[in-house]
Amino acid sequence: MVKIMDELTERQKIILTLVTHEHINSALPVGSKVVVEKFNIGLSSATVRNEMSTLTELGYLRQPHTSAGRIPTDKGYRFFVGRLVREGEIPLSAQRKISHQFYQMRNDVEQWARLAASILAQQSNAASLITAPHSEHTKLQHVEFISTYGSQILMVLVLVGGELRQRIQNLNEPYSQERLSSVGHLLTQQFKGLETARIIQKVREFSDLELELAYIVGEEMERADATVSGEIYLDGITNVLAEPEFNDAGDARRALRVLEERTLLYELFSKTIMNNDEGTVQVLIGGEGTWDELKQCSIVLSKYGVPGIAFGTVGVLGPVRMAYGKTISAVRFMSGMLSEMVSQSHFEENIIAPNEVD
Amino acid sequence: MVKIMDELTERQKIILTLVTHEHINSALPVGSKVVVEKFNIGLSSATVRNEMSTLTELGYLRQPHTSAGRIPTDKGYRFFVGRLVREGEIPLSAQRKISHQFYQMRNDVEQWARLAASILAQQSNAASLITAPHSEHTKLQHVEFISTYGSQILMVLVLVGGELRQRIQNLNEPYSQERLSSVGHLLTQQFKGLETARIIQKVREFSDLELELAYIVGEEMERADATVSGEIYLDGITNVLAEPEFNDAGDARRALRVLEERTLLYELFSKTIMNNDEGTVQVLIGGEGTWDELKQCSIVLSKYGVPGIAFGTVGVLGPVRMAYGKTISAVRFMSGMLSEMVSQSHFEENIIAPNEVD
DNA sequence: ATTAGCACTCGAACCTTGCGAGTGCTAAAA
DNA sequence: TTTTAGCACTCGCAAGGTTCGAGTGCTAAT
Repeated sequence: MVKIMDELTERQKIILTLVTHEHINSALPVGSKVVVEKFNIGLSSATVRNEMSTLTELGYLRQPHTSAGRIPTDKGYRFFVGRLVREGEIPLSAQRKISHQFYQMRNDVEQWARLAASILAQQSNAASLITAPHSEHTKLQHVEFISTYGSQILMVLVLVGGELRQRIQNLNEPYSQERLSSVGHLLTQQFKGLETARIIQKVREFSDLELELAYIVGEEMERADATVSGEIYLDGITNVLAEPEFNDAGDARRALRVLEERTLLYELFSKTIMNNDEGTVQVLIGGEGTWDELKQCSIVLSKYGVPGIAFGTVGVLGPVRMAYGKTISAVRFMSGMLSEMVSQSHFEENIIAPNEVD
Repeated sequence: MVKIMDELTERQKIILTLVTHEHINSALPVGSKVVVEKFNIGLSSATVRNEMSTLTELGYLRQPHTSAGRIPTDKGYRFFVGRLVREGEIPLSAQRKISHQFYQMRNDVEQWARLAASILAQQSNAASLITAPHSEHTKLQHVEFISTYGSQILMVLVLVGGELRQRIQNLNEPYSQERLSSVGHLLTQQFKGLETARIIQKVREFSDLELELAYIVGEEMERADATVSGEIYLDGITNVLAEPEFNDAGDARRALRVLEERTLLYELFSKTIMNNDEGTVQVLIGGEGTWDELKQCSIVLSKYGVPGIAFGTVGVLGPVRMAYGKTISAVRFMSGMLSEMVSQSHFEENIIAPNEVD
């Protein structure tokens, strides 16, 4: 158990870290010489060479070709990330500034998501992905029916957590807005705070228009439950194109396809994130064997939200050679920020700007 | 006036068209020889050569380098597009199929937009951009206030056209849901069908809670008016990367940045489209001198919607060397399809699948 | 155990060269 | 007058060759 840590000597760990660090900065293979020269380690290049050779045998480094330096393998990156403690935190002043921005748009979930995506893309210099908060077990908060034209109505469902779902429906005959409103009032009373299953049970208690509308409420609740997560907001897609590993158009395409293919993203979110606690930052390196499409990419992911209310995902996608320290910090910060926003928007009684409480 | 058409002889027009057509397919410079061989024109290569030389002088063609064939300039493309009548229409069977898909998700604007974007990206093999329908002069249809937690409320605005706007607001003290509902009912009665300006005028007629809520209704209406267009839906971004002209990562980046930069897109929409009638298809070649970021790109745009209800935009972005015929047809079709959906969703009394009426 | 020294490897960069597509010009043919 | 055949010329591109140097692995000395 403990011995696993000692597969590598302390010196090897240091060298591996240095090589990885240097490669992340330079995007080039790292030779023994640069390691010795850039970081004044008390060793000769020959010694470093031997150690690097060992690290290569152990699968932490590899050589793109014989006469080149070494670059980390996914395993090497994994080790590097594992040792990374805290690094590249966003300066406190910037944190405050960002926080302030969020509080200014506190009444619009969509805007949070956009802002978060934008800031994250900028901080990490990679592509960011944010999902809007979404409840797992949806409870109804309020339902409203609005007559639009003829026998057509608009149903608006407000879920606990503030999520909104709308739906246009055509009825068999037109009803007055008064009638629709009263049914809305009744169903809200009956269904308020209930989960989908309970609502569907209760649908049969009604008849006539009430039944018809109660039925589509249940139907829409089911859809809400089936929705894996909220809308996905992306930003900084062009950042990844700037990375040298995506100079080849084919590689770039493969990487960006991931961002367009929502099904893959949803799978990713549900498999890696949703079991974890909010606030934990996960790093997925090179697709981790499971996702072929992500061979050249790493993803830094975190879940945010408040238990019992709603959860969302915040993440960054970039090349495997990524500034993990900075990115992880940024994702962690953003996850916290968004959790705070979710919490605030549901529990706070008054608008208090953060600098007023501090 | 008429003479302008005769800047070119008929033969030159044909040759220009052939060269353009060939270049669009092959992505390579086109020489006099291929023109003669591929299309059995009754001329020798020397004659074609002379004509191509003239076309070059007139600015319709250009040579990437001395010993290469010719490629169309933006002016050449423009001529080509102008002469294009109807070409590459989507087969009727496919049209029906697509139409059917739309009618199946008739009750969700967001889904239309996604579907339209997806189909358009596939049809044009380029990037598609769709904005959800949005009214120009917003009228209020319904307003609802929902108590969420403590003194916090959720306001839901339904605009004529079905657009929904939500907003979380904290009041000075908590109110019962009954009280909120009755204010909602009152304000709906008072404001229904009115535009922003009239609503703001009437705000002062109220006092207490009614005043407070009426005020934020007005505020939110103003925001709705200020919103240039609905959400932008993108698809097929990776299609663009597959084009040889974007093999260079820098060029690709420049092109895709346009899609990320919403402000530019909005500008584009408002400047080129919003003055035009719905259904008209506009083609913007190589940024048309105005947009430097689009030097390598062409955009095919159309406005869709129903006067008095709502309008949106549908477009395709691809390389200047684009299959204009097919793309224009696809955009025209999609524009019509979406107009139909907007119309249907607001006027139709019953759900009728299109194949039932046909 | 570490290190200096050295031979070796191999990719990147640069040059040369030949090829061929495509042109423009001219003079002859229609 | 228009078209065309013929031909010299240009120039990008691909292929092959050479150099250069970074980086390695091994060995022998410390």
